[in-house]
Amino acid sequence: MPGLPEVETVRRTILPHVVGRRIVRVDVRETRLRRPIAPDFAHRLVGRRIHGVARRAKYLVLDVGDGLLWIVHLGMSGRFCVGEPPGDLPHVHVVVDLEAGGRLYFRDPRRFGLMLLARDERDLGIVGVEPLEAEFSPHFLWQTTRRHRRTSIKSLLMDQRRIAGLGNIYANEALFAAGIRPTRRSGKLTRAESERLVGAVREVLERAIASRGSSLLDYRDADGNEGEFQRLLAVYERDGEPCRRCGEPIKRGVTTGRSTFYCPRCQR
DNA sequence: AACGCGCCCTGTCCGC
DNA sequence: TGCGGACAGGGCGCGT
Repeated sequence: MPGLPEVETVRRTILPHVVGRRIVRVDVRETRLRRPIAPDFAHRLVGRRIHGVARRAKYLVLDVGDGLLWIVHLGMSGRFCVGEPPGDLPHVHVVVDLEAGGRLYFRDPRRFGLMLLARDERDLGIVGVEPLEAEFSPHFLWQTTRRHRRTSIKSLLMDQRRIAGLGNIYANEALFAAGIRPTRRSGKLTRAESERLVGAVREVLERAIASRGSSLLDYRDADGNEGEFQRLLAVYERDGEPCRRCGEPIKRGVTTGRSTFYCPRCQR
């Protein structure tokens, strides 16, 4: 469910509730996530203080001191919430009590999420560049398209080994904003288009973060609030509806197994 | 090597 | 109303 803007929104929402607080109890109710939660997870976390909350790609990285990192990934259906989970709420896999009555819980019906402790975020094996950092430059993108000429530009944008954090919604939206058809072979991108696309990715992500993410089915931030960006989506899940720019009906297709939306007139 | 596909899992929606 | 199938925002392992 959550893409980079949603994860960034969750990071900002939990921050004031957790920073500086000590973890007093960890209740692991279900270990079977994408990878099993380690048997010593709770034991290692209890008693530690949360010093900060960072984000790397779509991963939340909580600094719990002594170089130890508490890593949380929300997968497709994960939520990381502040407060008491309703007693009858299913799929609440982890509950963390903080000192002075604060509480966090992790809920993930599909169990594609991840919860682990690591010494180094490099243990996650994320090698792609952050799309909101300077390293994601027009030159970088153009060079990447020259190394992977045959794949579609949308697959390349979503390949976490190259660019880490861009998911299906925002790849579609950025390609619309840049006027590039998602199925275009990467090798056919011009330098000018690479530059436009980098700008479009940045702008789309920043606008989505400013709107606190997109709530399509059931995304909520850690305080339970919906995002607003779904109302501003130009193409995602708008197949058959008129393009906001030219009025042409938005088309839907499938690229490398994922739904792809584009305007046949604005995107070439 | 690099790419695309299928799978992990539950919930929802749609057509019959 | 019930049921089967398609699909969902992510990521990984495998086969080609």
